[in-house]
Amino acid sequence: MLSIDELKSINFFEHLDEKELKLLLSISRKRTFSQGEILFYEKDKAQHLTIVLEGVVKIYKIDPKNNEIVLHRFRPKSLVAEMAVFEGISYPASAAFESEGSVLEIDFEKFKEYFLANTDVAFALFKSLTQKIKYLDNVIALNVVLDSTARVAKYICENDDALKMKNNQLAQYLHMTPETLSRILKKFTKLGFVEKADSSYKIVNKEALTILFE
Amino acid sequence: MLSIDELKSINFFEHLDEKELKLLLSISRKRTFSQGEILFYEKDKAQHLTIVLEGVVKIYKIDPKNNEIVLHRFRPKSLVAEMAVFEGISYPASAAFESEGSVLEIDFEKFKEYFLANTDVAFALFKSLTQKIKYLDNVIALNVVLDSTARVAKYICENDDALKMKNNQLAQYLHMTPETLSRILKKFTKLGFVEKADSSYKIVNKEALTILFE
DNA sequence: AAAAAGAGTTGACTTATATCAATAAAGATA
DNA sequence: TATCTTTATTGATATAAGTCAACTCTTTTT
Repeated sequence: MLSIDELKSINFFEHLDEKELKLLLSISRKRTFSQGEILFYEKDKAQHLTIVLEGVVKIYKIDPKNNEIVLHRFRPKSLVAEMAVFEGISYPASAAFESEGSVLEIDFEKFKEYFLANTDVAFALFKSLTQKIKYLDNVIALNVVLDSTARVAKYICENDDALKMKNNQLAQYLHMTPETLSRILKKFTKLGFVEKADSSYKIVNKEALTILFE
Repeated sequence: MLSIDELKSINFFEHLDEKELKLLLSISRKRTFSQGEILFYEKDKAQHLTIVLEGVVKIYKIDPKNNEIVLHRFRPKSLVAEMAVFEGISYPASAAFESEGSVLEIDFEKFKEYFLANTDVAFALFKSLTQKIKYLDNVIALNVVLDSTARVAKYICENDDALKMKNNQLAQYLHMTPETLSRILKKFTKLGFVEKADSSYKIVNKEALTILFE
């Protein structure tokens, strides 16, 4: 089911030798999920180091109005919620598969004992942690610091695929209603910052948009 | 100016021996700041590993309306913005001293070379990084997910000193105006969740408050 | 091509929070 | 204690974004 080659393809473990990979294999297991299935719930106790192998995992919270707020989307092969495992606390948000997929679950206590002293592994974990901080900083910059207009401007400038998404979905990514997004894009069109070409928008004045969020 | 004992008192380095501490000393320097002085600006290139030795450092962003949004307050002896240094990027926010204080600046390239392979140091850094993630998660939970009322409820339940602060300052911590905070506390008083005793509030029904944010 | 379904847009209205201005209370200073 | 200064509260109003409902445009299905 889970092969050594599969482990090796995970960048955290690329420098491990055969013996180490075998040891790792013995403390790991693979779990598959279908679309929509829950990987873990907020408040569950974090037990395993979890790495997405296939599919997309979303991390989300539910606000008091029952809106789902997606904080992060993880693609293969990233570590999910390692903070909770390291800190020995419960998950601060829930996680669900947005597509079919699978994860690798590693027994954390044993991992710590056998692998954390390995410089390469430690380095890869540093990288993963710092990137997560970078990502969270960005979430804060986007959602706490900016208003809706600036949020749209920033997101469409920094994410090429943003305007290719369904309006609906983009609105959800940006934590606003489709109506609000539609109105903002209309405003940008009037200002000549974007243009509507065959049913999807294109940026025509990136400089102007940039001014809105900087 | 900067002594070995001072280095040793920093938990990241408590396991280092004399020789290592001397080496560390040679790649470090101490800088002192007066109240209000800037440690770094958003967009500055991150060059040194920075540890607060004395005083309080606030990390903040400026929103489009020129409000200062404080994301974090660091007390001795914590690492500041290590993410930017590790990632080799510019600081995602600005930092200023809220009191008099000092920091230790460590040449990161040399630190990486000499110390990062040290298991104890690496472990302490893990700890620092995961705690930062925990903190940022909390900022998001507080500011993105919750509305003002829930935010006040959560903050006063989880921070004993919250109601001892000046209303003004608490409002700033919670990213809302003093007026809004005042109105929310008045509402809580009416509901019997808090009580005003000689010019400061006290929680009388923590369970009720908890329900508001969970 | 017509019909149906889904997605996007628009207008009217509501709500949460900010803003501004006036007052009240608390704390500091003389 | 009286006066000054700062901080907190209150009311009125403004603003940004959400909600709801109608409508229009796409896309898909038949």
